[in-house]
Amino acid sequence: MNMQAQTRKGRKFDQVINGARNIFLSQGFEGASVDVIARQAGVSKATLYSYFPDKQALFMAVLNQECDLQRRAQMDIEFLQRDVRDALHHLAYSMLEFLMSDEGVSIFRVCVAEAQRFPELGRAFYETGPSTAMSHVAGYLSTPKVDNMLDIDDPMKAADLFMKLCRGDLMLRRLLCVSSEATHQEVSEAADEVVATFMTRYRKA
Amino acid sequence: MNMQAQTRKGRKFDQVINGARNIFLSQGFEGASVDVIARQAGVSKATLYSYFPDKQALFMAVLNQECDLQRRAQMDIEFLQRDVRDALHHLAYSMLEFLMSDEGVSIFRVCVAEAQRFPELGRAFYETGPSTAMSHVAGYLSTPKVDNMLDIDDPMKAADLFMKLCRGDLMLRRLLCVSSEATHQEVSEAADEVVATFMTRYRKA
DNA sequence: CAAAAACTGAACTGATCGGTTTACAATCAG
DNA sequence: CTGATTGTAAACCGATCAGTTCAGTTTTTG
Repeated sequence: MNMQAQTRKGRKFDQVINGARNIFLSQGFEGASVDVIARQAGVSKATLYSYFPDKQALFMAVLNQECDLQRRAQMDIEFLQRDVRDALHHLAYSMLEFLMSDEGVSIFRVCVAEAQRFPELGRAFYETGPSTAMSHVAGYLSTPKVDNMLDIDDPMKAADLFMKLCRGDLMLRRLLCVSSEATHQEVSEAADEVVATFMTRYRKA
Repeated sequence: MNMQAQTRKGRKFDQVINGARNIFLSQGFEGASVDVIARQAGVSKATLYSYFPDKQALFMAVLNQECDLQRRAQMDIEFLQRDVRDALHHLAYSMLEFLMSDEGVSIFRVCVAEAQRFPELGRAFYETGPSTAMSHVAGYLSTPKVDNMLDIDDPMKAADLFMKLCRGDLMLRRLLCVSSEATHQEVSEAADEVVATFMTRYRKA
């Protein structure tokens, strides 16, 4: 019957979502006005309201999409065939790169800020983001290849440690706007530190 | 000349600050209306505006006070005379207790949310909170008593690790409203984990 | 007690908010 | 071409916003 599945209703749908994304992620929910969103989207307010019943629905749509996007941005398995140290470094690096990016910081900021007002949002973000990432890491840490190299009794706990090591002072300063985007070198050095600490903790006795 | 130093200008000053604190910390800046703040403070709007020129000034006053309060809530030195393991546990426990408390979570949430709109705020929070805490920890880690027990080359880096270990999955879930306040036992167990991991990482060779 | 200072409640301003309506133009499908 | 769909711009709605004003009450002060 319907072969499209692309254009939900009209041609301007993506414009609306993208405009809303820009404004919501930089201004938060209360700080973003629908008029500004419509202008940013290059769309009339009436069109916007033909897609979404109200501001809340638009907000949730934007952030659901963003959460899904985050889920898709998980690690590529190919890299995990490498040497364990290399694989862990790659893992830490890509994780740090996302956490420190403008987009990563913005999503996190908004989700934390609005978690009280939108309880489903906090949960959705946690599950599509940190939680699944942790599961993936735990999965890798259960691999025989890793088991030959390290002495990991509880993979989930180990994965939690790995994630903790990634969320350091660097990220805190970024969240609080104390420093701006980090250089490749800083990120790489931070990833080095993560791997060093992690492998020291779980080295074979 | 003036012997009070208590009443800055009028008797209702503290009421205003406390009311504003409640509303701002739970609703954020944009989400809080001045009328609601005045009602919560049990004060007329005119009185409120006799203390502060505008909403922004009130917001900054509240959060500056909160940052100072945070600074004062640092560790008591007495405990650090104990056994190293005990001292570290106490450190981790009190840090976790604050990070996981309703107040700690609220302050952090608001500061992260509004760091873009109020750049000074993010910096002030970072410096009175995480930064000074990290310095204190680093100071303790430079102690001869610790040096006898552990092999710490870079105290700041070690302190950063210690803090990272405290900000784990538990805190993330709290920030995102995935779980509510943690029990004493959970916090204590988390502190155990922090100390174990830290001491493993920096044990004498 | 009396004058000054602090506070109140409520009305008010002008702007902006989220959301709707209307009258009309562009686009698209058959 | 035709008629339906999709979009537009702007006016409009009632509510709420931050902030002011004012006439009158309470509290402090001396």
